[in-house]
Amino acid sequence: MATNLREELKAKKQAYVQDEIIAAAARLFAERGIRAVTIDDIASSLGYTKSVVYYYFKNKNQVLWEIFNRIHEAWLSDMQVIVAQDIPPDQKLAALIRQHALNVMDRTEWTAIFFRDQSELTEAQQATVAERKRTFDRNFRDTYMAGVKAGMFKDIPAAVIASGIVGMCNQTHVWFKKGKGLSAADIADHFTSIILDGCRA
Amino acid sequence: MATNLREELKAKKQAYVQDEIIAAAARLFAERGIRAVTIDDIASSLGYTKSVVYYYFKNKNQVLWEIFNRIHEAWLSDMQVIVAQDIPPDQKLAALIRQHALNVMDRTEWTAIFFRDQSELTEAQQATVAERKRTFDRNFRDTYMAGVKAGMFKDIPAAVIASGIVGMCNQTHVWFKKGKGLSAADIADHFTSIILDGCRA
DNA sequence: ATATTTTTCGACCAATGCGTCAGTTCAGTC
DNA sequence: GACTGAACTGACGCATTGGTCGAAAAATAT
Repeated sequence: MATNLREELKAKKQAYVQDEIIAAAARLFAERGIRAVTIDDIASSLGYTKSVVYYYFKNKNQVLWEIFNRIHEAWLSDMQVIVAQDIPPDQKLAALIRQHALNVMDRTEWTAIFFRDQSELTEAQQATVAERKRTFDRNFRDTYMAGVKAGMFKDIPAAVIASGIVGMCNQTHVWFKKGKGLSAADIADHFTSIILDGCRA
Repeated sequence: MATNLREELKAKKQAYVQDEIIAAAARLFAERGIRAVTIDDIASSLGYTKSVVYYYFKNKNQVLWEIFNRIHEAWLSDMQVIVAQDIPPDQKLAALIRQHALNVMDRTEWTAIFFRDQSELTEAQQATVAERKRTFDRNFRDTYMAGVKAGMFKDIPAAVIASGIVGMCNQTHVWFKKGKGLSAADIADHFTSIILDGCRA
């Protein structure tokens, strides 16, 4: 069908422009916070006018929400792969730390937005975020608790460990600069080693 | 002098109302971010009108800046006390971690504002913040490096350690709730023990 | 009681920025 | 070469909000 093909092409093109807009928005949001960024700012940083953004997105909130969805998708899917592996708890925890640290440092803007602009989401959206966050934390906690049971880790409340580790990784978004100082991989390795040695029974 | 006394009384009263306004503002800023809070919001949360806030502060920025100054003053002065002590590096590092974790958890709003609204400050103010931050980090780094020299700690880049530790503590502002779960003191102790064990050579 | 100083009020202005809409341009199609 | 639908424009309405200002009210002094 010719119409079908056209539809497809249209969708692809639209997806491309949407990606472009989201990337530009993320850059600006991360730097200044969503409230300080106008739709005009986003548009003109791409050489467009405001109306173009409104052609591709319903409103500002939808742009932000799309960013959140992409963050979660990336983080959680990476995590699932590791959780599904059949390896001992200490190796699993190490992999989780490393992966999360790398994820944050790979896209520091996302993390900045995640923490800074969460309160700009609707109630319903915030509830979804909270739910996903719980899933995320639970995987860390469960892995740690498995390690405690196996006698590998100190018997410390898993919630504290999980929050501490995740917090350490998340805050890298504030100070890590690509190409400056240590590489993301090195930092991730150091973090992993400190935490694991610190947790061993 | 009668006039002198009156001045003094006036100053005290004004300082009191200023504190009140700053506390209210901090609560709201932390929750929603400065841009999402109007001067009216701050005033009416205290039963005042907007003009009262403008009577005590020049503008919105001055309210924010005052909050930043109080954060810094509290954090840095606590830190100075510890740094000045003549104790071995591992004990000093432990004290630094514990103190900072406690400070953050004691006033989670402040930390939220510190990270969220820094970009709302003027260039000059941001430069001042950056300078204070450097001082803060340097104390962590120096303490760690002293520990490495003394053969107590692993020879890992001190910048990574410092950033990791501070990050871990700072992020508590996101999840720690007074009176819920573990106490701030317990969490601080756990953090200290994990990091110190993780760092020992 | 009156004068003076401090504090508070409420109306107002100007700027900003979200979101809308009627139209224009342009590529592909019949 | 007329038609169609997608992509884009520019101007506008409208609500919000930072900040100002003159006056009222409250407190204090004389």
